[in-house]
Amino acid sequence: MKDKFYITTAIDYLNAEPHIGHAYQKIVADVLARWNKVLGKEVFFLTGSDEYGQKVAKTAQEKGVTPKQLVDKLSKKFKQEWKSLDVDFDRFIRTTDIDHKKKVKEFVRLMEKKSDIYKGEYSGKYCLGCEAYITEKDLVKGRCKFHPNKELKELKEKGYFFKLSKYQNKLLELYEENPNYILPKFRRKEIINRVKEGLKDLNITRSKFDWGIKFPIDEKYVLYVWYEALLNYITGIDWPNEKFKKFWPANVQLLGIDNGWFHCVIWPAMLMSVGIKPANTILINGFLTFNGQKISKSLGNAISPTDLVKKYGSDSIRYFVCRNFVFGQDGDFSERALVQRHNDELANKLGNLVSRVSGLIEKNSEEKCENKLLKKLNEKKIEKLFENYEFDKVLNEIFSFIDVCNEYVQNKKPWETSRKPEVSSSSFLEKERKNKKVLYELKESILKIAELLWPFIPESSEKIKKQFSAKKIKKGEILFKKIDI
RNA sequence: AGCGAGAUGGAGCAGUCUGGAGUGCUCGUCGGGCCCAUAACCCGGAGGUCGUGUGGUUCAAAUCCCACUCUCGCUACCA
Repeated sequence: MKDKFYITTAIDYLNAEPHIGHAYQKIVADVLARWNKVLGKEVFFLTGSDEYGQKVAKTAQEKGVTPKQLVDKLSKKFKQEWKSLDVDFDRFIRTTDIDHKKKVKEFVRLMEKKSDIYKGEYSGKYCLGCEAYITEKDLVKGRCKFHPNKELKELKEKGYFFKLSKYQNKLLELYEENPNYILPKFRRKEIINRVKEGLKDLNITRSKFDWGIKFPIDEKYVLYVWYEALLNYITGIDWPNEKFKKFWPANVQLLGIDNGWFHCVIWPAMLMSVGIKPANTILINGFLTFNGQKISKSLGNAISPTDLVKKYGSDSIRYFVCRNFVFGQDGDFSERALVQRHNDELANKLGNLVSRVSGLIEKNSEEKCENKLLKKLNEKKIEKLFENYEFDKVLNEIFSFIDVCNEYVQNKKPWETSRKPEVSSSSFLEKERKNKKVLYELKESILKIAELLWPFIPESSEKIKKQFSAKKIKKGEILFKKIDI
């Protein structure tokens, strides 16, 4: 039986337009999904949108539409964005999907049976401006930082709680026994330290608005969005049925650090409560700035990924975000840097290699032989780097080999026998044969490069594969046109 | 305030876990080669006391320990 690989991304909250930060994560997930396909695994890739909650309701109200109208429009948009970047997911789950809602309710009942839900009271500082409870970090001089003119009210509210505190030690054991449960390592440390500071029970119901999934035990309430949204990772593969049994636990759950607490603490605790194993790895990506600025609605610099695709092409964007950033750390999506990498690496190195070799083969043809050139490629190293999510180094390794190939052309000078003399001497024939062998080595190497690059730049890789596996190899169109700065 | 990350030639980064000549990559810059190719490709050079301490450990520190400075991230019931 084939090995399976199940990968999920954070599902995006639909109160704003998609931007490159969202896209980065989806691209990385797609790269991992494709790489595992290359390895021969059966892959399931889940992404989607998080659609309930107060903020969506509020945004909809401001825009004069119903929450449903808002999320229908936005979820469609997010989905299209990912398609334009060749993100090839298997399901796009929406938390308003009927099967999700149904299964969430089943999950709540199961948790209740395990006696992990109780009725209690939540108290906190409520800001009338935000229409929400305010946390410590948003307090400035005892006032809400967004609404410093409004009073904060100490409010108490009845609700249903999940016994999160009960799982503190079990969670710490989980982290301890599985050093790769949270990656990168510095994020793991962060979470462990915070869990050690102590866990409070979690209020999983809301009563001040109704845009949510009804709490099945007491329908006066709707479920807290996070509680319900996290469950998408199992409802999306038809928990508790066949597909779930096949794909769970997820191999990789990818998310941004803003969601880290929920995914690394609350989510595994929820699963422990009902007796489901947590995922193998929670993988946390860094945040991107755009041309040196924070991406935010108020700055108005949230350029849509599709617009970037129109400007630079999907492959170049995918290549850039994987090559330019150390995975896990924050990075700057600088258009200047993107253009530079596109021109220097994709066009001048890869594109030019493909161009010169295909042209040479068209003129000189090739002859099969032992491939000494390809032996210089360290595939084991690449696999290892992939396992560690070091995408920048994977690409570095592949491009070093591209350099080796360009150097090989340079040193072997296979163009020297392109023009035949009137009378072919035996030394010429011998040389010609040597050159044909050189070209064969190069052809095979380029095919290998295309295979390795496919997870990153699927469109161009497929073009290269097609071009170089044809019976008569011809010099094709330019693969990456240079972009003027 | 707590926890965490970072400071490396002109720019941007690896390298630090596991100490071994400042090693490497991309860009820029200077010089040479090649003419198959997208004015692309290849080779060589210049340029850094690795944030500060004239701190500690060591035969040896960018790397380990200590102190300090600056920058950034996270700190759950809006998401």
